[in-house]
Amino acid sequence: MDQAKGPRKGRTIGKTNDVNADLIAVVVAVNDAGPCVLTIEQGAALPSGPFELAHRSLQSGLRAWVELQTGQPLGYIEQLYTFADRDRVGANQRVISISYLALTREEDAGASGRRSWASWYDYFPWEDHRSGRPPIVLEELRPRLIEWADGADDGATRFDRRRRAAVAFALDGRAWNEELALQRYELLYEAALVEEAKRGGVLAILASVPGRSMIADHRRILATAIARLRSKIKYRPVVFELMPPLFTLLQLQRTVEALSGRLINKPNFRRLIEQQELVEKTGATTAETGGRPAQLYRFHHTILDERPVAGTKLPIARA
Amino acid sequence: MDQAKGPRKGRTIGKTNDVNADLIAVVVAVNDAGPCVLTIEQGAALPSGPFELAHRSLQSGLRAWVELQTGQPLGYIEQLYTFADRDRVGANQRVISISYLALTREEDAGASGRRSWASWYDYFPWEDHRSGRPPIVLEELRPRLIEWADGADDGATRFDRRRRAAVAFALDGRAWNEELALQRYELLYEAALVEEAKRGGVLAILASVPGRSMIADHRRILATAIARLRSKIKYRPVVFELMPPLFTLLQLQRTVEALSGRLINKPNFRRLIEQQELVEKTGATTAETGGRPAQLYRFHHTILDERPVAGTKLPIARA
DNA sequence: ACGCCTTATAATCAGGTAGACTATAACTGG
DNA sequence: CCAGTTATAGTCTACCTGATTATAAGGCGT
Repeated sequence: MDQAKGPRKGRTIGKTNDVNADLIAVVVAVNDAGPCVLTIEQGAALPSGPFELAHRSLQSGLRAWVELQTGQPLGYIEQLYTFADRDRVGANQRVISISYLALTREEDAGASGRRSWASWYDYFPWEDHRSGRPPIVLEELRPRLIEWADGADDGATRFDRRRRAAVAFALDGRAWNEELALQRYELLYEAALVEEAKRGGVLAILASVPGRSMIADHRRILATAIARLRSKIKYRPVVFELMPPLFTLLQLQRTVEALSGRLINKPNFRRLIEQQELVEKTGATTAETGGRPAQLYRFHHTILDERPVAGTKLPIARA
Repeated sequence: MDQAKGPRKGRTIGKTNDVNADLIAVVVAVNDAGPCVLTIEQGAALPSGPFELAHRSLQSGLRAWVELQTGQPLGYIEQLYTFADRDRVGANQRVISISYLALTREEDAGASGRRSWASWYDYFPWEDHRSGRPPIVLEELRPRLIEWADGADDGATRFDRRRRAAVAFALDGRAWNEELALQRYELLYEAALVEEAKRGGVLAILASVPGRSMIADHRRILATAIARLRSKIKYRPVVFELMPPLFTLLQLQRTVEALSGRLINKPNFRRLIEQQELVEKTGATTAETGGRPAQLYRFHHTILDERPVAGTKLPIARA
């Protein structure tokens, strides 16, 4: 039966190398409360489901599962990563997970039962530096990471662990790098400081650190999505996928700040956005901002086609 | 049998959603002749094979297939893209392709029969702008792209096609963007100007354009790899994976130029490399360069760990 | 030996950009 | 009408980037 379809060059004669392919979605939106991810199971899982014969493509399969499980239609989609799950190997079958990042607006939502929006920072409380470095880093993470580093057998490993922890979490006077979200999660996993590490057979000697966990490796996938998005907003104008049709420059800035987890210098942000000609004034203003009424802008769509390189460089405050 | 393994949440009751997963490798090296890709079948295919139960991970499966088919051991690997092949759908089975980019040095090669190194630019002759814009762009591509654009039914589509062609191939005074390698191939495919388009059921009215083709969608995967690599060398120091242990700054520059397909200003390149502290002098020199003997450098490995952000920005000459 | 060619290496200069900061305008709410 | 809040414009400086020129050190042919 395996040999029935097309030129497989005979490489799999006599074997079945069937796998099951799972599609997993990280659906991101930003509201006043900050950056959110679409979840099911009361925030414990990302929308997902197997790739089926009925699906025209991977992306359409993903859209189908997300819409079925959450009622959320998806717009912008990009692939994140594909990995084979070592822990879910059957007798003659393995599972491959193909993860995607989707950007949407929360108001697109049609009401649906099982879904809920959860803040990124419920899962990664150490990632939000908008009000300066969160206390959890120095109070909780640093001592436990040092404990983990010093638990290594040889001096070289101890040194290396300390260095990696310092780079990832901006210790010892280093600068915070918001794009290292995935490295940070993986470091905490390696140090058995997140709940998921215990499930993986690691006997966690150290207690878990604050931050909500998810089933399987869903939190790891979310960390991948955050890192990718934080990197991408700097060279591609993807932020606008998260904005309503009309918005003020401060709303745009707040969205970028929510994603990157750090504050941006206001005049510089405005200058950059305006000189890049990514937006255009509509002439309308809104008085709902509290102070002087703000101009309402809209995304300049044509620019997307003309300058495929152009990005939205973010002037992020240094210290 | 499908239900036997672990919590599948009953989503696939009564169905088999098995797929076959293929691993495909774009193995890149650079020699004096330029950037090369490792091929089998006399340059008609990339190394590939199905993901099997015996493989510990996707990456190790890929390494196994490449080494078996070409004798080439792989060092640096990164995932490119995963896609479901619409054209290879069986009764109860589909094929998923997971493509990877690998960087290596050609001298790593152990001799092996079926393999051969082929220049990128045999497959994409329009991509090499090191000696200025290649004649093929204006002589072959432009007239056929215009013909294709004007063949559209409505004026809006005609305008859009012309704009896309101009952006991708730097027509009408636009600047060449080497990172658009994939868009260019896809545009030529859409215009039925590459041989592969005919196989896809498209009745090619227009004749094919110069440039060697490959089986299935292997040339498309190669284009993806080129675009990814051309983008990545600008923000991550991956070039060094392609360099011998000791090299001169000009050799490094020539390698970057080979990949990006365009020339770099020499003093600026040196300044950038040196101030980034990505390399260190060995003290040794080589006289094999023809003129004054050049310093031999080596890659400064420790920098990789310390500055995960740092890249190798390329000062690429504008006009 | 000499000059010429080739490449290596250092130094300089101008324009642009990014970051930080200051100043002024326009509205709301007490 | 004043205080608070936000919007918007402008400035100043350090650094980066692209471009160019100058000098050094080898090989090679005559």
